[in-house]
Amino acid sequence: MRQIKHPNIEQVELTDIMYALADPTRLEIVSLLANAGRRMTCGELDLNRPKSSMSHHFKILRSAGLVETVVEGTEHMNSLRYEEIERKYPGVLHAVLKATSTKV
Amino acid sequence: MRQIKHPNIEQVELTDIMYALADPTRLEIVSLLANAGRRMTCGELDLNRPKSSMSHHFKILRSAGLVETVVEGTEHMNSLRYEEIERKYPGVLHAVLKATSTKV
DNA sequence: ATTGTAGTTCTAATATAATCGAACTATAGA
DNA sequence: TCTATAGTTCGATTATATTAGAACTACAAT
Repeated sequence: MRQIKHPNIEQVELTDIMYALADPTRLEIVSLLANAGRRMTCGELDLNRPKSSMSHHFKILRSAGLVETVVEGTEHMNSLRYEEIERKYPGVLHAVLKATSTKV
Repeated sequence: MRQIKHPNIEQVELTDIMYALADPTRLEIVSLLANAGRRMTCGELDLNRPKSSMSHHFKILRSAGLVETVVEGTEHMNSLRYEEIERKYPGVLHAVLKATSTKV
């Protein structure tokens, strides 16, 4: 069962997080994961885009250290690395998520 | 005395802020402005880059709503729109600035 | 073995961004 | 009026991102 490599939290740069969150699609993925409060498959998070596009965005979210993906059978379970990010960059993700849910 | 147009705070999008802060040069400018706690000219903020490059980054910071520039004589005085941004997106800029000053 | 499913990787097209020299604009001062 | 200064805009180059179809991989179930 091949697992996907993720950066460890020490390697996560703030600019990478900013970059990952600068895209509306990715911000929505992060927001959905946070609101769900549970692991979700890529399929569940369908945003009406081709699989390859979604996969691209997940790759960036993973490499930014925001999302962790665990392979289980044919499914890829995704979760936010919220606690880790909050420990390293306190308040950043929290404030961004609050700002996205308070969408005008 | 021509002044530069800025977006008003209602028009400022979170993704624009994220995008502007995703570039290390721009993040440094924002951080320097915050730490200075006063208005600074582009020249003062010299980061060893050509004027045209700096101007480009300032343009993006302005259009993201992060920086306000007031023309005074030949100088352009820049300041962070910290309070406005904090009011619209509480904690975001605060947390990002804290994270940049706590650079490991 | 074959089929289905979930998601990735490959590939190529298109779009957007960064960089910076050179020319330009606006103001100040001699 | 001439010169200096501060910063912008233009234009071209190069780099990086987005998008999405098609082929592929890994696993599960029949």
